Amino acid sequence: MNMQQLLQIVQPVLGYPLDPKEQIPVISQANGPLWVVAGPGSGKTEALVVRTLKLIFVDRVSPKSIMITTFTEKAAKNLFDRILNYASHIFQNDPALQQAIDIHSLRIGTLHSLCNDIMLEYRHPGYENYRLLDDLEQYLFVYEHSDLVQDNSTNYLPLWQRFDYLVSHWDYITDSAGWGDRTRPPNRWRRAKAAVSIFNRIVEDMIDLNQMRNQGGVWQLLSDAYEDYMCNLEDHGRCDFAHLQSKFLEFLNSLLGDLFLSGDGSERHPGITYVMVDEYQDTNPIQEAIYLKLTESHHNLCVVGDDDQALYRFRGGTVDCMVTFDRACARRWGISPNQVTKKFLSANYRSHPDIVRYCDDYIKSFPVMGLSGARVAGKPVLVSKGGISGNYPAVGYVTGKTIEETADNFARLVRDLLDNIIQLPSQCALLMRSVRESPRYAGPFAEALRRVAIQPYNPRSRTFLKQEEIMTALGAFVSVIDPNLAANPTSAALSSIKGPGIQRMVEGWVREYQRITATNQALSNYVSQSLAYIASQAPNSWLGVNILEILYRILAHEPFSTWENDPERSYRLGKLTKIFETYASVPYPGSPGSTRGNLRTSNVSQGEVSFGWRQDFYYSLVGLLVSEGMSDPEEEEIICPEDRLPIMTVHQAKGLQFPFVFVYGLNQRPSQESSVSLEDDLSQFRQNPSLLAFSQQQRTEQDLIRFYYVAYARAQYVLVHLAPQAHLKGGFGFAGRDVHRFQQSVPTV
DNA sequence: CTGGGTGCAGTTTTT
DNA sequence: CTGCACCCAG
Repeated sequence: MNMQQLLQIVQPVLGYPLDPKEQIPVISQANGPLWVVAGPGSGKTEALVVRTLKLIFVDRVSPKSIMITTFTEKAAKNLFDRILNYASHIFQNDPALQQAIDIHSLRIGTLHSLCNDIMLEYRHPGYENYRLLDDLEQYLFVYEHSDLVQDNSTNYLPLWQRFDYLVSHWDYITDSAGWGDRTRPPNRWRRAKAAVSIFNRIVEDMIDLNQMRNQGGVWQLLSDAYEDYMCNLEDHGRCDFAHLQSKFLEFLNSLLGDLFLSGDGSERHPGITYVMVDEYQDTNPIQEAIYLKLTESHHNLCVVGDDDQALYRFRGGTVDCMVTFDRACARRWGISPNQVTKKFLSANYRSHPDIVRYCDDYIKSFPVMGLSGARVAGKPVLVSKGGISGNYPAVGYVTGKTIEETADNFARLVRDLLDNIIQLPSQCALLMRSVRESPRYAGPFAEALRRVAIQPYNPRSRTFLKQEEIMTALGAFVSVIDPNLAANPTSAALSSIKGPGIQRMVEGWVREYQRITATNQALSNYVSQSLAYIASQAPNSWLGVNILEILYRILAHEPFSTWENDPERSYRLGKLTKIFETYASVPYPGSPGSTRGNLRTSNVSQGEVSFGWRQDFYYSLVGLLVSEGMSDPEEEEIICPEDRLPIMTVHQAKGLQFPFVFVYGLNQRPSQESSVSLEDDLSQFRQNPSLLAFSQQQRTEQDLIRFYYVAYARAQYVLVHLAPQAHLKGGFGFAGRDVHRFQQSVPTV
């Protein structure tokens, strides 16, 4: 098959021709480093898909020799589905190919999943019999095993003073008063959370530990604490997401890794000959090192991304990798930066020309984005090439005296749209910083929509822990492990719970449980029996029950058996079970073989579950649930039911598009992010220092500007700012640009 | 329309 | 503790 024949099959499925100046060159250039700088809605993923097809069907590269990574599981699945869809058309056209080519052997996924799969496939000795920790498990593991968390003394005080920015925000929210000048360490779960951020960052930014230790003081304390954590992981056979990547890099540098990379001519080990990376703007330094190592011998590395849409610094992503890709290749491979082919995808097929222009003007209007290194050099203006046109105001705002009034005007505008122009609420989207339904965030907007009979869809509103079935299950559980609480919920303070937030939460669960059991004796009987059983056991002995079993038994009673018939409730209870499973899997320090799932009786108060176990449960697990909130589980396939109006965070909306986009929260000022500070603090110890040198304030501003840019670029037909009077004055999202003011009804589209 | 005073509520995201 | 949203005086 040649390129012409491939395009003849692909283009009818795609529905529009691939751009001969922009997309085709990206598809056809196979060899050497390729740096694709793509604007929003420019068909970058499509270019990557067709490039893959071209390598497989035209160049006849073995699919097993091609690696394609993206940022999320969802995006990876989407990418593979598209490839499969095209492949099926190609196979229909030439059935013989189906026998010859195993498309499923493509190495496609998130970098993390590929690291895991490949090391298992090759039985890398450094990655055998490890349990991979997800974020909750990592947090719980650190909580139990890190000296930084376990040591309550003032030993680590200087370190906590140094990293105050990682914990102080939470102090103010969950304590009635903060520690002020920090004369005591923060509480345990805050220490655990901060420790996780620091440990992950040390690995992902490839910090030189010796260099850090030699700095002395808090840096030495930190190096020791990190090494202690790493040893604990090894001792217990655990691996976190960050170390998954460092282990993979080790693997690549081993003999086995060489077999994987170079192959041996067999079908089983064809070697890796092409690597493609989507969403490269969110890559971190260790991932950059992995990609450059993977392609060290042939340089066939193609990265695709939009430096203006970097959103994941909190996760270690640094846009520097995208902006300085040519120099990074040069530094690592010893080539010249201009041997890296740079291609721009600047056509926008998504939005009305006015929206395209608005986005372009927006990002360029900030001096901080014009500084050298803020964006990829030479980035051209976005050019609108979509089919959407028409002479109507495509960008504007809705205002009101207060948030409530603004929300009302917004709801009326949507009502009017539905009555006259659009068919479904899901053709709109409301994007905001936080989707919690509180008075400052999504609350007024959700209510205003309901008043005009439009149902919002807001699965991430963090109401999981407030759901009847979850509260009842947890209420029953804590009643079993904490008899004081069962007898009198307000005695929470006496039951080893000190944090007021945790106290309130637990008290609410028990009350809900008691309300439900007023008419469901079977469940309360089970709880009484369990309490009696525990009371009959000798002090300081292991109970023969796992907390997961207790939860299962609770769920076997009414009203849960009835609730399980409701898919939404059943789904949520499944998530609760998963959380318990995770907690139960955390190894118990000091008692080999046992885990947090095993209960022990107290050696002090006869007939109770150990005080220490309870305290750890409340502080580590409940503390985290309370502080983070929990969201409902989401169906993977569903973006939004079509008869609802989605309320989303900008991160959620990334990669999606909607005909009508409403954005709230334009008054936001850049406020110092802890991830920016941490990045800066550790930068002096990096093995591959960043090639850029923006100040913390500059990076913070750039991040905020990019954040809004991503939101605005979601809109296809109309982009509407939701701005109460006070917001119109300034802020980074709007800055008084001259746009149309939408009243309660829209002009004809 | 501006600005100071008061009162209240309290991020987000992923492997 | 901050920072905002809102109110009211000027």
